[in-house]
Amino acid sequence: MNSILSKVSYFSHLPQEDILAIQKNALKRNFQTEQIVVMEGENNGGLYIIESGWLKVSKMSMSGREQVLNFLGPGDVFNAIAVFTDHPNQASVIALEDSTVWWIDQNTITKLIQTHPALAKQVIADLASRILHLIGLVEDLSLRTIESRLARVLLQSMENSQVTRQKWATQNEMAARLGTVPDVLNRALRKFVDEGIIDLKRHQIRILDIDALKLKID
Amino acid sequence: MNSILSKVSYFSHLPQEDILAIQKNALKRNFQTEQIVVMEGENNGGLYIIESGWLKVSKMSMSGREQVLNFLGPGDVFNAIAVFTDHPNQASVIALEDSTVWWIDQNTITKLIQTHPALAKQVIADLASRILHLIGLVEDLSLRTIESRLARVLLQSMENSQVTRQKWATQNEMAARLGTVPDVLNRALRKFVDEGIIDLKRHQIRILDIDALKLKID
DNA sequence: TCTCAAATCCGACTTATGTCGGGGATTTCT
DNA sequence: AGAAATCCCCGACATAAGTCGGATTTGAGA
Repeated sequence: MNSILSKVSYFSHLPQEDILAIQKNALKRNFQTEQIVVMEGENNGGLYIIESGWLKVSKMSMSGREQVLNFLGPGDVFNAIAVFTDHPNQASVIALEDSTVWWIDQNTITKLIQTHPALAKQVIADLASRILHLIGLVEDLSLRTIESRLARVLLQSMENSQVTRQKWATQNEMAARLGTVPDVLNRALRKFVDEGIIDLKRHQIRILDIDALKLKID
Repeated sequence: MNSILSKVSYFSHLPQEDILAIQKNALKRNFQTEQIVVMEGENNGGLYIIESGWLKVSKMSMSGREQVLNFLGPGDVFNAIAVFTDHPNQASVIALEDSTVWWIDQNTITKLIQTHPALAKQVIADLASRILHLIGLVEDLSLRTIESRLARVLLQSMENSQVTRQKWATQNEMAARLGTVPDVLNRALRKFVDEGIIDLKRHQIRILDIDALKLKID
């Protein structure tokens, strides 16, 4: 069997024998929609690799507000922080739809890194890009209005003037990603519609006026 | 000369000969207060190590608002993102006081990492802890009130009920760190004073009621 | 020691964002 | 097909945070 493991960028540079070795220690698990894969505050070492499905990384406030740090899809790797530091998980990972995930023992990973510089390089690149993403999030939350954040997300996820939404990408989830509440996001979407910037359908958003949208970013 | 390089955690596990090799390629530079060391959007590869002084990593909005991502002191390393990704700098680094900084060529660094697993491990740990910090920042900005953020910072930077402020740690800088404006921070500080939680002096804050402060976190 | 610029403080006001109650529309499940 | 659960929409209101003008204090430099 030619595993998913050989396809994800994390392991793409490893020799075949190592991949097979990993595979022995790897565990395959299935998660249903809404199921919690990793719980904030707990300390489950080991690295997770997504074979199929979508998950979210998020934090909850005492008052029940949610902030999504990241959406994860096939090929993505998570729980790296717990593996490479002593700290417990700083966020929860929750399945947005039925997903299958591989789990690799912490020891296996750390040993491999010691002996395979290419893998180490890969890990470093992955962490760096995660930092990039988080800095963008901080910038959004601190320095931009909701409208501006929304405009950014729309422009980023657009493919020739269309933003097709995944089944799970409800306004609830989108709001949590932008750092606000559903009502406010809805208001912003509606405003864009009124201004003739977008056309809003249930599972699709068409961008009618890209330039106007770009201006919203500031 | 026994360089600063051998003392910073980044290089502490390298053999003496490598450290000497680095040192040959390293450049020492001085920066004055307010001087820009790294400019957001530019692309200057290479790793910086602080020998003395304090710097801030921050982003500016179009409207002139500032968000500090991090304060850096002696022994700290920065510009790692520019080194390990193709992206230009995502934030500026500015000297808060006269500082001296070492600069190491990008090639030198990347080669060393390939050949020294211990260094790679160090880099990974450093990036991971940076992620930890950024997640905390996101949590603050998205899910906490200003009072709550202030309480957190006070409790963190406290040493037996005293928070001694660096010369550069004005309310302006603190506000930029908390993701707000000076006026609002001042209001929050004043409120804590009125409530008898802290005692506010020019260069020192004494915490009078730790428990009350902890309650402010939520 | 005196002066000046920076830092802090303060009250009044504005605004973005959050909250709430509830009504309709769409999807999912039976 | 019908019922139930989401999801979406909307206006009225509440509030945290930001803005502004300006007074006061402090520390650094002449």
